[in-house]
Amino acid sequence: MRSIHYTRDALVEVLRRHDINPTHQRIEIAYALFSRGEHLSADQVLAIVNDRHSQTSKATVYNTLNLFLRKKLIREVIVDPSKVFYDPNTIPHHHFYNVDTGELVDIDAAEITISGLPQLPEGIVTEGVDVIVRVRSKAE
Amino acid sequence: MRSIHYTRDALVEVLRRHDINPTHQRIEIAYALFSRGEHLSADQVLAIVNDRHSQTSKATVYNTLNLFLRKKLIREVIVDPSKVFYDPNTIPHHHFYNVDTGELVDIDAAEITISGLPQLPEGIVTEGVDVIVRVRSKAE
DNA sequence: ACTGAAATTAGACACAGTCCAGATTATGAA
DNA sequence: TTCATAATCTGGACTGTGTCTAATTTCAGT
Repeated sequence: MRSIHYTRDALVEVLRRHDINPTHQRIEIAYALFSRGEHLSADQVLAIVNDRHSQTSKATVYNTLNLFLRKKLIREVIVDPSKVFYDPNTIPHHHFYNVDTGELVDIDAAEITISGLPQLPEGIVTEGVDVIVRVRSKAE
Repeated sequence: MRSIHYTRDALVEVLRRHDINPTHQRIEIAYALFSRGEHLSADQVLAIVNDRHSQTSKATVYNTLNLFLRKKLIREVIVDPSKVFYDPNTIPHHHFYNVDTGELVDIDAAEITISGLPQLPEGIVTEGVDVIVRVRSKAE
């Protein structure tokens, strides 16, 4: 998906640029997301972070993910009714979502074009456009 | 949104056509959705149905909504991380979602065109394409 | 080292949705 | 009508995600 090697030092810089005080826990959580470049649920982040090094509480994981969201360091992907996925890729893109396997794959936004969207009423601003292509492993 | 008057009798027919045994509770739940033509959460359906007539349990509302989904009588709209909305409109369409107000508005799929979607791998079939335009009430 | 602000924590809590075992209702044969 | 059977519905316990709170820890600046 992405093979950039994120050192923790590099992530400290990224956090600072996003106006986030780089604490131990925040660095570990960022590392979990960015070193893999995968879509992870809060649950998965918690498990990964507590596998190595320091213990991090559930509350901190949720607080931190929401902080990262607010600071636009990561995005949230809402495809599964039961949990949110967090996406370290903030380049505009969309998703394939395999309903059977839960697999979530990026689609570069540059590749696709959406035309004919209705005009927005006055005072309403677009925040973002999400395209989700729900797929399944053939058969039925 | 839609001003067709659904009688309960008409809904019985709709249920039958979708291979659903039309019980009291199922008719009331269908009526709640189709008479309003709005996106409702399970919670809202439960409240509406129990406002009038017979008592219907939470379990039945969830069972029934999932049955309707399986039988493709309704669709689910996943935009809010905390709850699913059920949509009686099964004509292909997309959504505006106001992040501030929670308001959900239809966009006719016929109006818009999406081009450039990547080829799917062998053995993978498209289930549906959801476009969600997230909007907010200006300012920031 | 001392102090206040920021961050983290455990655990209680809220709430959507599921599960289960028992009660109710519908169906249909005799 | 009566009985047997299957389908449906039910309350309530339960699960899992995410939030809240009050107390503790960490950290920056003096």
